[in-house]
Amino acid sequence: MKIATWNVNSLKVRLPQVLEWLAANSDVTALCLQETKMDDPVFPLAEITEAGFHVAFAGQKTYNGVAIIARAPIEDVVINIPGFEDAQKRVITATVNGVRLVGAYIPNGQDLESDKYQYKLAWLNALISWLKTEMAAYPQLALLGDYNIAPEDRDVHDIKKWQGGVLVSEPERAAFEQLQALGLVDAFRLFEQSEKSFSWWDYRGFSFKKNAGLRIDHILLSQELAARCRACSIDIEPRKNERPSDHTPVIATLD
DNA sequence: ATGGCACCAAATTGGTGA
Repeated sequence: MKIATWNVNSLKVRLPQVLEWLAANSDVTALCLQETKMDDPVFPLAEITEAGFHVAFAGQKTYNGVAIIARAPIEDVVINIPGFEDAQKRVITATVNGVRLVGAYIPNGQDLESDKYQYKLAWLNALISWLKTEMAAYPQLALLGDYNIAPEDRDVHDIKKWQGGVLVSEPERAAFEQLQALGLVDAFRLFEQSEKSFSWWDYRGFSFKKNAGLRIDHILLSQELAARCRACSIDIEPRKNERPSDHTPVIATLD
């Protein structure tokens, strides 16, 4: 099976591209979406189910919002991080084909002096402690989503430009390392990849054309899933669309 | 140093993202 993640930056705008992508990638069993930016009552449930998919979602208007679209039944859905009070809809967890999928939209943080940065670090702490118990209950677990963290300098097109800022700061990278310390493995780095592989490019300044991007969308796999993982790739094709999302899908292939 | 682009809600601009 293949599992995937994609920050679509408004599902209202991107739904046709999502359905088109799923049709073109018919071997993707489950796709986690971030930044749907839609309240639940206006979520395009009918369009997605009529296209033959199962779907679970937790939305809000304007900001955030997450969903899972799957070709197999979606079971045991959990919204947000249990035990962590959060007005923002950033996590949806469910089991598909026996795999526990945690779809996450980790906060951006804005800048190091912002309250949003403190929220990001507290949020990551809550995620890490909850995942400890979730992984014990579900050994086959994947954490997929927009992490808003570039884990290493090679994940940044121009580290000098980003140095000292949000997405690359030491506390954020330390949180990423704590996720790895739980036993989670960066699926992308299990395999040889071309240099300057990124998952996000700024809309401004022809960033995509110049490949001035960041790798901030990730699939982390538990040990049991890492053992089943045969490939992991970033699909830059949708970034070439008219009105693209600024993020592109990341896909992991499991036995 | 700043804005640049896109999206959204509300409004003819500002907040947020990364």
